[in-house]
Amino acid sequence: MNNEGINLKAKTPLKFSTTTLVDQVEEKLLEYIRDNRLTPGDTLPNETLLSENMGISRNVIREAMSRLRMLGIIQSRTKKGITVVEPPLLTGLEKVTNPYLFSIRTIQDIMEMRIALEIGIVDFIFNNCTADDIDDLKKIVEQGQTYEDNHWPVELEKAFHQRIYEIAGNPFITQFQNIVHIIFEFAKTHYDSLFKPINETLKKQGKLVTHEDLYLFIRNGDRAGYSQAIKGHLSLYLDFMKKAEDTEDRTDN
Amino acid sequence: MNNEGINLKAKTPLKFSTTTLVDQVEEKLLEYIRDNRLTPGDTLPNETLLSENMGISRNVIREAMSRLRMLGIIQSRTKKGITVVEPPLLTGLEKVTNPYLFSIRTIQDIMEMRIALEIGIVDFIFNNCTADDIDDLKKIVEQGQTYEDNHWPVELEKAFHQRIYEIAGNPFITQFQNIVHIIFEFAKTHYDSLFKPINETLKKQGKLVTHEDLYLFIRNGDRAGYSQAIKGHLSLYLDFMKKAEDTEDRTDN
DNA sequence: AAATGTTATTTGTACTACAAATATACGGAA
DNA sequence: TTCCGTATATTTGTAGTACAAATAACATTT
Repeated sequence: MNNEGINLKAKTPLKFSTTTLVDQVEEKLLEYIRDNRLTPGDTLPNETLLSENMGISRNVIREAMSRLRMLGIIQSRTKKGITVVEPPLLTGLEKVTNPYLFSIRTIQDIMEMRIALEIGIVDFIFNNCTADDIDDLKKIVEQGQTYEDNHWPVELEKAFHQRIYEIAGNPFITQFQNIVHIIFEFAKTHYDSLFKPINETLKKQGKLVTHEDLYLFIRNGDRAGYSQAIKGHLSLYLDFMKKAEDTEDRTDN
Repeated sequence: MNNEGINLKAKTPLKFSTTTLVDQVEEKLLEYIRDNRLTPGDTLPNETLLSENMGISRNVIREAMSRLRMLGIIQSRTKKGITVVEPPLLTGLEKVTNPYLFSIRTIQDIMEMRIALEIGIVDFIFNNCTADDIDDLKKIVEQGQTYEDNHWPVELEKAFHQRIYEIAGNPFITQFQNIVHIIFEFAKTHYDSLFKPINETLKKQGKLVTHEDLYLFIRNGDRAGYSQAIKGHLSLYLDFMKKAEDTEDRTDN
């Protein structure tokens, strides 16, 4: 794989440019990797060479490299140089996921996406589910029987759903849900006053779907029943999202 | 918001550390933002101050900052310093999404996740769908009628599904699907020999679900029908994924 | 008071220097 | 010869200095 073709900063003084030199180098590097169809194991020119070729300070090259390194696209090793590797998909998502940085609208959209995934994996769950899976779910449900209705401690609730993602068997979905889980915790603790009445209403209407209900549907192989139930189980959040739109307070301290 | 509390590199010489100093500073900064519950608009200490406080070269601080800047967590402005902003969710995903970097297994998992989302938004679609949406879909389907069966040009196929995501109304799902679309294109062009026979088989069995079929289910408000159909429509990919497991050639050049 | 000019601060880029790691080459011993 | 240890050279990681450009805050003038 040749190391030429990266040529930036010819004569243009790029003042008043909205993007910095680092941004441009980063883009060039990504472009280089894509256009040359580099695959894991291939190497990039070393920093000093790039610096000379592009006529750009090594500092700037390093900043751009540092970004790709953070995303897991490249790895650097002394004397060996820089090699391309297979990056994890969701590193960036993990780093930016911080409820305090998000608007309520964003939080709603994230919750909605999680719900879509939870509904979308129903078939995977029933196709892959084993007796061991059911056993594990049963144990979790039994642990939760001391708590009434939907008021499980967050850790137990997380364990239950996480176990279900495992059954579905898609690592990215599992990881995604784990990452955004903190958003749900945040919403519940910060908008408790909105959740409580919704929960009460659902309970009165007999629409409250407990984790045990979900478990039973899985155990009984009732795909349609589970599908309906999971929607009901998560409708709590859907209702919350509608209500949250009215109360746009950010609960700063 | 106070600017203290970031204290790194006390006396520990951190040699033989697997993580670099930049990694640690990045982590410290994210930690600082989280722990102090900074919200968009809040400011971070400027680079020189951080450099002095932490006893770390400004270069290193800048590299870490550069990473957060890339993710959209912070913005820097001359003289004003560094301010926290609401980051986009999927910047990282977008940057790492490059089919040539992914193993077949990863590609499979991504495709599966896309399919899960496509199935999971069925309810959203039917809840939100308007007459205009149906009109637009109709136009796309009409454009596609010159092509037989599933052999739409990628752009048209993309437009159709993208329009459906728009109906569902979740910006992150739309964005996610757009980002990973390139993976599907890649799979189709690189594993055409696998797709063709699957398509033929489906056609013979009369199980081939065309985009027009999908459109009609939406137009007729047939939620269950659409749900079934979209699964059939995407089963092409599910079958592909099973087959791809056997042929682990990476088609390098 | 408004407009204009000045100053000081902060980021962006460039450059140098050196420590640490390590792949490679080299050399000696079995 | 082959194997093992050592030396060398290369490359990344970190530190530090310098300066240009932008701009917020302040000062001055009209």
